[in-house]
Amino acid sequence: MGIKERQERDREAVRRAILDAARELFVAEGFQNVSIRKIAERIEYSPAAIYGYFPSKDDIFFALAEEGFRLLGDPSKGERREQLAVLEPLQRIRAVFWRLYEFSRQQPQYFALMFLDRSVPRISREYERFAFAHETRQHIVEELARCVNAKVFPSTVKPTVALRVLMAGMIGVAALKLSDRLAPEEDPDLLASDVLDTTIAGLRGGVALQTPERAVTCLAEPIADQQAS
Amino acid sequence: MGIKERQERDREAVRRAILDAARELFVAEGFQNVSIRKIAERIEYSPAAIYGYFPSKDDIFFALAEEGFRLLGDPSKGERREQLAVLEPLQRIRAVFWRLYEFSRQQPQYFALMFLDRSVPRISREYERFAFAHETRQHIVEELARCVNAKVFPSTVKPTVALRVLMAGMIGVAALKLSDRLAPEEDPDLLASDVLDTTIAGLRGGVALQTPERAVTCLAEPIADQQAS
DNA sequence: TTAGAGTTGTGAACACCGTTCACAAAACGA
DNA sequence: TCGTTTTGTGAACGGTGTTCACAACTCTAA
Repeated sequence: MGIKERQERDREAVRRAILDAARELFVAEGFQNVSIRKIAERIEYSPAAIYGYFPSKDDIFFALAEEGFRLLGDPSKGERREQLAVLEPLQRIRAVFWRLYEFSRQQPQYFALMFLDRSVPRISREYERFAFAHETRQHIVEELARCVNAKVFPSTVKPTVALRVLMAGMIGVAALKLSDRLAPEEDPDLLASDVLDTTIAGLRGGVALQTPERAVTCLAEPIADQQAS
Repeated sequence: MGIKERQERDREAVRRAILDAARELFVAEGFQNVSIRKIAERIEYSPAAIYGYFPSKDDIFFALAEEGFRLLGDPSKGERREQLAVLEPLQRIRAVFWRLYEFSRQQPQYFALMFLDRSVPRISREYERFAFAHETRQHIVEELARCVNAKVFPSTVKPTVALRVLMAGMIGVAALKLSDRLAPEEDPDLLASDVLDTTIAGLRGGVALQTPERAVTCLAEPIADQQAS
């Protein structure tokens, strides 16, 4: 009896239609400007019908965020892996984070949903549920560990912290660009490139990351003594 | 005839009452959750009355953003200037940007409104109108130029670009924190401190910033050769 | 003092929004 | 064919930003 199966297939099809419609509106207009009613109109259902498939609007965008992490994580996986494989460890790091920035330009709505937006509480509340993101994250951490092993980064650099430091830079540039806080003459690509190179150079320079006794106050003790020549 | 004056004073008083009510609700609940009707209720006016003082809700928050820049720019100006004056140039830079991060913790709603939020279009559209921000910005750029002159930063570091690079880092950390994208065990203070130190070390290391022929592609040429030892 | 002009506040409405719920209709199992 | 289950709907609820005709009050000038 394939009836149950067909029913389930139908259900899944409608679910996907909702997500497709949501995504199209979403990449074109952004989360804020997508309403349940617009999605419903696009798929020719009543607004109430959508609540038979998703418990709330947030959950639709939670699903889209998951899609976003997948999009960011495996862009034609195979060939990219090959491209990366031929590079030096340091250049691989650069390529990985440069891609993060490129993603913010090519898929700004996805990027904002995944890393910036605060209006979809479910995404922050259940952030650890993005299995795919964790996988990608782990992969990058290993890449960074490889840099430490190859003595490209000093041993004081903790891979997990380096990940965050690099992410902060790229997310910062993306935030400046996406919220239109850059002047017309400021090129976000150049800025991203500078942030990336500066941060990588800083990591190589051997700042000790998150040693417990670090002071973080405004008037902290002198820094970067290791570079004082 | 003080009548016109008194009228204008009255008008200004109502205007300020609106802003005060808006600010209180805003710092407590965030921009998204403040409605014209709530503001109106708080000042015991009808919702429509507010439109006699502000052309739209956006404009109210535009005014609050201006307030935010003032808040960030002159926090008990005098004593702070003195505190700063006794520090080395480099530590002054650190203090300035550390304060930017501290501001994001103490006034998260203001910070988001000023640097992250994309739902108040007027703020991005007329960003250059924030005279106060420009002033502060100019002040920091000069501070950075002083670092270059004192040879704390190499001469390849353009102050205006260094400003953006440092800002990107701090805004990135703030974005990660404010949008709850950090795991519970990740300390945002430590991260901010690391980003700051790493970026400063990177700047000192002498990455050339925005030389026109810089390649910014994913598979760019080797970087940081100047540090290869 | 009184008539007109100008300013200021209001109530009701418009067109949206996310969400809920009683109900109808269709599809299924017996 | 009858009862059950699934699926979709229309209408409504309480909310949003915003507009507008109208009332009420204040000031100016005769």
